[in-house]
Amino acid sequence: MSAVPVETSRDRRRQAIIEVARRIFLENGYGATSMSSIAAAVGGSKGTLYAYFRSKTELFSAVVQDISGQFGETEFSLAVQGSDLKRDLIAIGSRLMTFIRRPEAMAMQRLVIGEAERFPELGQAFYDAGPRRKLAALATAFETLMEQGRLRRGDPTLAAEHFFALCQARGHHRVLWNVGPAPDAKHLRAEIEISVQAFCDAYAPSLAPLPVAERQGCEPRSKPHSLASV
Amino acid sequence: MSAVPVETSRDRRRQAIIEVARRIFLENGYGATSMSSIAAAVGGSKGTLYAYFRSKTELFSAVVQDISGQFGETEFSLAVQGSDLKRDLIAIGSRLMTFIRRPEAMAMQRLVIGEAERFPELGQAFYDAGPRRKLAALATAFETLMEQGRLRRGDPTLAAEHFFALCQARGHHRVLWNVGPAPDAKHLRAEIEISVQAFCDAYAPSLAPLPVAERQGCEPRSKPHSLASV
DNA sequence: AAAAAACCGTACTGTACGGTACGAATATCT
DNA sequence: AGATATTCGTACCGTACAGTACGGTTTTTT
Repeated sequence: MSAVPVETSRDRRRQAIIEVARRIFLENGYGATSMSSIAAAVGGSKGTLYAYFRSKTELFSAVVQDISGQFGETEFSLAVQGSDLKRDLIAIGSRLMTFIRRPEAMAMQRLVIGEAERFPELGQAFYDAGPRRKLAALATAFETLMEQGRLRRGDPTLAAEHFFALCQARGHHRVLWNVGPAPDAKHLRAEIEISVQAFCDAYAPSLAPLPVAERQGCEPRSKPHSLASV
Repeated sequence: MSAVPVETSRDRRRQAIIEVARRIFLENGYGATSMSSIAAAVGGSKGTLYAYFRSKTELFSAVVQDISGQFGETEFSLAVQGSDLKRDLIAIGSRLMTFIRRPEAMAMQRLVIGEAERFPELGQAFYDAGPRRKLAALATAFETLMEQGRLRRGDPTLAAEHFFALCQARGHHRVLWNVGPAPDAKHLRAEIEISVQAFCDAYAPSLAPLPVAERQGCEPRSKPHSLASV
């Protein structure tokens, strides 16, 4: 644990390379991106590039890690504060969708999904840093609501997944498959309002508790994401 | 409209090539698949390959079209026949999930999503042939149920999308991102049972009708998928 | 059987890639 | 200023790729 996070010039340069590389990887995909083009865009030489990253896969890995970190660190409230549950959920859903539907975020998802079979660690790292964290935060909020009797009892994590799924139901696959334009703010809002209504009805506290299914392994709960090598 | 679908030997060979190419594309992705390897796997020469397909992109397009066709043509009942709605929905959900979670189907989704930005027509064609059709069939069934007062009134297509989303909620993203193993049959079943329960509660006929949001353009209803060129 | 078409194997072209080598230029540190 | 580390530009290596060319061979048609 170093006390002061020294920001050497090397670190800055490394970060600059990552940011340029990110743009190009996101635009062109992994296979269609050449190290030469990255070096040219970064304004340096290829030799320098290889002084910072030993290979193309290592640079790619660094880029995905970097974005994953941003995904995880981008905080927005997932807490339910007010007395109007529906209203709060609409706000949460809007923030979530606005966040993950940004063009850059979509490009990232396409990139990681497309390479998930060849770079399994990256899919894992991205999921851990992004979706898993958000789901966990949401689940915590839902757990409290369940205990307060404001939400139907059941598996809080599954409730979070259901909430997320309902919010994405209409638009996400279209966007993922690049079918038609992304919904504008107005449609997104209407979409979420109906989804939240459906969610609130499905999880009305007056209903009998939902069964809690045993969860299949693969939850490294307290392991953020090491990803030492790729 | 030719009266008889003559199956020439050329057609058969073309189909054989497509089937081999499909396997290799699905295994390796678009960029990492070479025409030479396809020719070798097909047992022919590269010249022959180019006698059937003018370019790599054209072959890729043919492959995606072919699979899309299979996705669309693979029929399984999405109708609700019995008096036990929940039971029928569980059966439908199971069939749907089993179908789209096959390793080949998952590889296909990853492939199309990964290339969706560079081959927009393919994303569209796949969506039209696969998900859109299933959703439309399900929506038809739901519309009837709504009219019969067995399901809450609202937009039937949105209801189908919600149903689909709830069924996928837990496992799909994990599978798409290649995080952990795919759920086995037992877990899948339990997952779907809870999802269907939530859906039935969200769409209980006793609830007030859901608002019907105006749908954003991009529904070429009566246009199957031409995809003349890529 | 003769003619036509399709196919095969192989070699080739041009290009692009990941990665390396190296001397010159530049910046950084003491 | 002098020593040191870093960066630059460029050329290069080996490889692999999409796509073409072509002569010999098999299959199909007439």
